[in-house]
Amino acid sequence: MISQKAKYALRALVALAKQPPGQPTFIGDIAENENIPKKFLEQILLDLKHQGLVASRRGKAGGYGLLRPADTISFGEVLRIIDGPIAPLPCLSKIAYRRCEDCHEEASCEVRRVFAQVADVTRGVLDRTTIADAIGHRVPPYLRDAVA
Amino acid sequence: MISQKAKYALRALVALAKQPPGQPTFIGDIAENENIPKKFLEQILLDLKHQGLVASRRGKAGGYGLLRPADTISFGEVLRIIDGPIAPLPCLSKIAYRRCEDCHEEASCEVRRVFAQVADVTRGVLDRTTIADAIGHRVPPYLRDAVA
DNA sequence: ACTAACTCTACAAAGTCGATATAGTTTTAG
DNA sequence: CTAAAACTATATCGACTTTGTAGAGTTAGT
Repeated sequence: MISQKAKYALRALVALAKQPPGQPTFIGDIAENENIPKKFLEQILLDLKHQGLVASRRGKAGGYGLLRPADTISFGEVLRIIDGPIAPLPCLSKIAYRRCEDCHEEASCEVRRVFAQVADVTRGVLDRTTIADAIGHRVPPYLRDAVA
Repeated sequence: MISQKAKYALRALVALAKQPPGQPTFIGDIAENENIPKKFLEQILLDLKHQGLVASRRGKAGGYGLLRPADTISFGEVLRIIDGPIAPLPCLSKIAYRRCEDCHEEASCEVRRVFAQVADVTRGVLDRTTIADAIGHRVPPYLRDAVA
């Protein structure tokens, strides 16, 4: 399960991507339209800003907008910012590898071998699907038969 | 990330599957060999027993053994018993569906559409890979090119 | 009967999650 | 120039989950 926070972040990014670029969007508007607690969304957008995904303008006519094109922001990137590693085991994480303390030998760990496959296919979807893909109903080519 | 408990459960099942069938194995032996806290493992094996995956004999010469052949116990089944739903969103779970309270309309939810694909590929691995697959170094046919 | 093993239930320490609170800072309308 | 609207930042909180521990009971072999 992904966290509520990550779901909010993705919905907010989708909302921003649907907006005409140039003019910033109020946090309050996104919060209302998407049913997200405003103060909570403020934290989330701030995180995304610190990571360079969105930009903001302060003051009365302020607001948020995407800093990068929607087709360069993958679901995986957002999830890693908000929820941390995607890998199902610490010893399979690329961004935060940690040895499993209790496991004898990584190379021969049966459980690890199976979850390495899970990690592969999961990343295959999350790192190759962008906010733009999510909006356009287009299915990325590499997934076409999975859906059909 | 899967829980430590689920990892323990899978390692215990792998250990049981490696044992010659017929004679039960002590919890204490598994706990020691696999570096699992004994009392914690007792709870886990009890869960698995209640769900019909393993059987036990009490008394001095007691112990645990697989109740079903190792090639009929999938990783997905074990994960659902220990960690609950595999789906990345409550509205995508087969065993514990729950509507996302804050989402407008399920059918048009962009986030849901993407994670439905994640759920598909994840289940594809977890529900088709068994304890026996994990032990035998055999790669299941449907995954052969993913690994190569 | 003694002992080694499984069976239950309860509890606890620590961490996480989802959110709220509070106190700023910046910009612009008027 | 000042008040309001909007973003920034940090602290805190309650509920829940996770990862175990504890302890009392049950069963069965010798």
